[in-house]
Amino acid sequence: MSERRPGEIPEATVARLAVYLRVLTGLVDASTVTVSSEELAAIAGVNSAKLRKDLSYLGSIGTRGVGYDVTLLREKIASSLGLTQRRTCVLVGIGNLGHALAGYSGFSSRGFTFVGYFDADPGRMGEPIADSQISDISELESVVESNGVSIGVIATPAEAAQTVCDRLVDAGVTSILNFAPSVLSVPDNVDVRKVDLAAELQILSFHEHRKSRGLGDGLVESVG
Amino acid sequence: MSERRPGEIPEATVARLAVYLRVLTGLVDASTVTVSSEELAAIAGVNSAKLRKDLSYLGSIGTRGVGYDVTLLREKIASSLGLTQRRTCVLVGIGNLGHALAGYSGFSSRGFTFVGYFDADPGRMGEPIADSQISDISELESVVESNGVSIGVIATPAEAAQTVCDRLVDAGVTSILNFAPSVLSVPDNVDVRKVDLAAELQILSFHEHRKSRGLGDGLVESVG
DNA sequence: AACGGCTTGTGAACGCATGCACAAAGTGAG
DNA sequence: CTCACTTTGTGCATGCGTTCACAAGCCGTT
Repeated sequence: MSERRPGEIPEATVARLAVYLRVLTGLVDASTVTVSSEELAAIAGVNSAKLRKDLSYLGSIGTRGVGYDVTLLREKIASSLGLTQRRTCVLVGIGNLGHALAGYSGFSSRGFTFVGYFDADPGRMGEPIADSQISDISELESVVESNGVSIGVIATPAEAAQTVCDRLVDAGVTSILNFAPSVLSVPDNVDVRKVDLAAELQILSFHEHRKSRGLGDGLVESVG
Repeated sequence: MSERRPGEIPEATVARLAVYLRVLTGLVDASTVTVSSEELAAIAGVNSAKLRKDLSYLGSIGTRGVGYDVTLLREKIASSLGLTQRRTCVLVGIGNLGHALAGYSGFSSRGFTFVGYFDADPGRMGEPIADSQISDISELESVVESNGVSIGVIATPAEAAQTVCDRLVDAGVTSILNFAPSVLSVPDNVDVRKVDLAAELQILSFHEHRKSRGLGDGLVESVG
């Protein structure tokens, strides 16, 4: 029944668009002009029907009998994801992970500019990081406000995460990427995505456990 | 219709069990004895009905009218996730991210032991990392085999990821956590989980984009 | 200009996940 | 023992996501 309004792209599709975008960038670099849904799906590791349905949310981009124009498709996806404008971000919590994130080239190459790196330890203020330096957490609000920062990345210990989150939101940040192992509560208009490293390993552990128990197919378990 | 066999826990539930486990560990530390589904759900940031359904896959653990015994529940979840035995892991690719992962205390505190850190650059062999040192990639197979490693973590550049993955699988690894921005192909019996940092930001970018366009509720869009 | 061969875009069916709402089951007071 | 109260466990309905299968549409050839 629920007619999806134009521009309403399902969450699951959005996540895959980012993957397609990366694959397409690779194809552009390889000077590929055209690609079929079958080929693209194979590279991206998905079913071709799913890929076509995903792309159909962006409008009719392909040419029947031919495929998709690689450059055009890439631009369409980038524009749907709002990647035509650079987005400014701040990173809070410069521990091991924070350093790694600051040094990750994939962010800046994909249109994200970090305008501030913050840590609660005053002793670390001024310490060089990426091509900038660590600022004290007290400057968080002013940097966010003066740069119109829309995305905040939290890489603090769990205890500090909610406080930092509240300060980011109060300062005007409307999207948060959380690496701290804690559940954040935010107003409705703020989006949060969480990356939980330990949870990832635990999920794999579950599958290991399952494999080592249930060896075989139609197993003994069929007891009345 | 499809009667789910005992022990068959849905994927979405498994992911949440890891969250519940963390919350419960916090409650144990706070000497909490009993918790209701309502309370636990609030802390974990989920709906209480969903939480009860999740837990019901582990059997009947709670006491009606009372709630769940915190310690018992935690043990049940840990055992379902296969966390009663320590699991051995290797980490391949010691760049910025690799270093951060090696230094992340959350892994070892949750039952994961890293028995090898590998990098392709021979010049870095012997360099200290965590409480161990970097090994050359050529030793990968022998370490995996002699330690019965079941989980491999890949933090290499995208170009190297598939090759490393193949070597891990050949050596006997059956679960892979991939931080490289590339799609891995593996045999059916191997599980892969992917963490794509740039994709996470792009997904947030999409929501920012959406928010800045579609301000307001029942909007103008209703054109015939 | 008509036809055969491809490939897209999508209606429809299916399956998994979520959330409601309530019966089942335990506790404690009187 | 009985009753009122609490909280679990779950049947059912709903909605979202995936997959199939095919009509619609484009291209090159004859």
